[in-house]
Amino acid sequence: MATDATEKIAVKLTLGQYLSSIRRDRKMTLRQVEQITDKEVSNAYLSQIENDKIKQPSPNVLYALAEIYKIDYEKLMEMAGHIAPAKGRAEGQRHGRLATFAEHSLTPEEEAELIDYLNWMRIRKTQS
Amino acid sequence: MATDATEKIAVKLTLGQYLSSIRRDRKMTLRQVEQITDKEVSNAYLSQIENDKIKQPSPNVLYALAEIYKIDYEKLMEMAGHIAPAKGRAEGQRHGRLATFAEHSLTPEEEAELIDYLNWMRIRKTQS
DNA sequence: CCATTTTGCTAAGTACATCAAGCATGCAAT
DNA sequence: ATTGCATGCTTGATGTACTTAGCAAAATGG
Repeated sequence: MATDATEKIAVKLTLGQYLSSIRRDRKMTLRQVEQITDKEVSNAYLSQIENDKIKQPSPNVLYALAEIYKIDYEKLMEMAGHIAPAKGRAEGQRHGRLATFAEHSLTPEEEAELIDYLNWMRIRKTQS
Repeated sequence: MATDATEKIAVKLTLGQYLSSIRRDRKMTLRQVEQITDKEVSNAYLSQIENDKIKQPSPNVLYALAEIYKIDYEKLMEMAGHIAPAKGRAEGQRHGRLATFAEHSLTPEEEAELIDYLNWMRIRKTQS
């Protein structure tokens, strides 16, 4: 088990709840955060975020918060709904054949033609 | 040397210029992108992005574009000013366009179909 | 040549993140 | 009590991401 870092709470918190609990844990005030981030996150704004009045705080803001709280930026991005799958793509691994193909034995013309064909394939799909 | 993928152009492009050049390189139209992304990026909006009318497209949009163009999401995030420091990136290797294509997101069906097409292309050639 | 479609683009509107200012409560110290 | 300040919060204004509808020029084709 153990979903992720900072678990212990099983039910999923909203971004605001999470940020709020963390700030209290760090024993900081809204205005302290404002100061430390050099106004990048105003106290008023942070309040709204913590009360879930804001749905998607910008990456910049999230980054600032992640830095001063020392928590994972990517996780915040995910919680905020900014997908940001980051590099996690390393797992799937499914395709190899064409990749190695393309890497080694394709003439430029062949590559161009294949790319065109790929585009056409995808358009065709969304049109049916 | 060689700053990154798709180099050859040394002067730094704006996000819009970069996205525009890449789209033309992939030989897609604004509306094709709109279709492929299933309206997640409308043609009108993409036009504004490419002409730098929009300063900071959202991560979601950037992600969608990175996926269909097969370019680095983190790089777009950086260009858009969404810091996204991406820290210890163990990345590096760069090869042909199709290779990066294939590496990233091809469904198994797409891959199979592409390989078929490749074979057909080559057969056709040796028969002329 | 004219008609249709395609392409890139723009104009106007909506939604929402963000800021500046201020309000209300609590808590100290005088 | 009352002054002072720190805290969390709300409100009103503003900028800007994003949408929908549409246009003019180019391409396509009959």
